[in-house]
Amino acid sequence: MINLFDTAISRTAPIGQSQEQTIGIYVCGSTVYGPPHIGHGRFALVYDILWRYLEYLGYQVSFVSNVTDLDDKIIDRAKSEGRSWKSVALQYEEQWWHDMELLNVRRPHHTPHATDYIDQMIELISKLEEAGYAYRLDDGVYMQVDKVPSYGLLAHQDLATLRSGARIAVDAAKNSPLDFALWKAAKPGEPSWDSPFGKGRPGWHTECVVMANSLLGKDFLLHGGGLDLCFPHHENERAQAAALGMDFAEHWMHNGLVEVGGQKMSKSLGNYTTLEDICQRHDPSAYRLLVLQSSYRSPLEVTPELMEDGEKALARIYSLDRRLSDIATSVDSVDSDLSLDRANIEEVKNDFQKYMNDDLNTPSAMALLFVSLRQANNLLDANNLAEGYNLGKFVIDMFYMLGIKSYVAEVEISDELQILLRERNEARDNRDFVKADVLREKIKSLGYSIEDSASGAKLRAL
RNA sequence: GGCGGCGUGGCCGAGUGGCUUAGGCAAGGGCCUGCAAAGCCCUGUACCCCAGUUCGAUUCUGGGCGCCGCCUCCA
Repeated sequence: MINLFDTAISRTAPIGQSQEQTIGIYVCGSTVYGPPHIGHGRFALVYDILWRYLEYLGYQVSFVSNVTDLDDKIIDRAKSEGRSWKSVALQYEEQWWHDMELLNVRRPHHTPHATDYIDQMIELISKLEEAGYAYRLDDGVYMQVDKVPSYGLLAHQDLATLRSGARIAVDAAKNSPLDFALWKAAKPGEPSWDSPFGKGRPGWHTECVVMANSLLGKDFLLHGGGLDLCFPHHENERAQAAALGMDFAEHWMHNGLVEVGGQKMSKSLGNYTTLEDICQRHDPSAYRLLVLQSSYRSPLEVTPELMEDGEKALARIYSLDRRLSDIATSVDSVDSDLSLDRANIEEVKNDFQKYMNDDLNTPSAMALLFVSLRQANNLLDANNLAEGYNLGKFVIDMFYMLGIKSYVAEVEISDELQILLRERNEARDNRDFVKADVLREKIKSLGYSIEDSASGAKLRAL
């Protein structure tokens, strides 16, 4: 059983008390209007990690994350680039999945598109109107939030306080500045659908309610998203569900934001780095490790220096992995031993789960894994193969379980490399180290480093 | 202005009323090696400021200072 911080009650609460129950998770996904940046990458990683861990614990998970393919920003971009909003959405959705693959973020079980749920959204808005929670203005249908008794649950503020702070930008006709658009009346040149409220398109807050309910049922376990969605987006989702008597999400989870120089990374501030960019410059797993080494609820700075730190730490993981593979393939005689001696792993395993279950304390879990990694190397150094192998295997398994990509170097040894390597070995046998070093440099210039060991020289891709 | 959060060693970042230490990266020393690489061992530098509670606070309480998020599209 895992404890997670619940934004609705401002403290941690257990989830998944019954193994029988499928854990339904809905995470507000991407609005596909531009290239995703590392802030988007963080939420994707956080929930990917949660999902992987829940499965590791043996839970049945149904993971849903939407694609908002209809939105003001998509339409704006399409206008300014003189093309259709659909082509904009399509292009950036493609980019989104491409970048997710780079990050080793698994595709959710369901990735509903807003445009596929227009009818159901219309239905929901009609119900809200019938129940007296919505009212019409010239430019659309609005949700009257003060009719929802629990409104403000996620904001943790009085309606009155909120109202005083809200900027009333455009619509003085609204009953309250907090009221939000359920349906936006059609404007010339914009996509629109027929509805009982006239031609138009649904507001942003409605899609998640409809898609979550269609795919996960009227109540589900966990709703997640970036901290900046907590209010008003999630509050407004809740309001619609609550108005119609649905339980909706039992638990609300929000991840901290990526910051740049202490400021939130966002498209509007222009201080963003795209995911593609960072994945090209660095091992994408380094970003995942960075996310794992910090608390998911805290702000996170992502600098090139930190990415490099992460890459160096990854090198130790990969190195142990290679070491274990060599043992597994070369030492047949201890094969039977390798499966023994698992008892001492249990304690590490328990500690690992203890940290992970404590509101996903991944930094402590990482610390434990790195300590164990060192111990495993130590044991192997002492030629304690079975114990070292088992501990090391556990460490590697956990890193990979959390989505750090497997990396067992499969060096494609070309004929040229083969010859160079053989010549160097001969030179070393002849104690002609000058020649050996020249050859090592040559091999290095081809992109491979050499690690000499008792079992011979090994090549490693740089 | 309202609400929420944060301030830890060179950098990032956990955690705890005292017990020997988080961890990653960097730095210094060592082992191994022909030299390297990889790995391992050892080392240092902390808990924003002030008051209070306490035998004892980095950890609890109050105040101050600084920073951030939300209240408006936003992962």
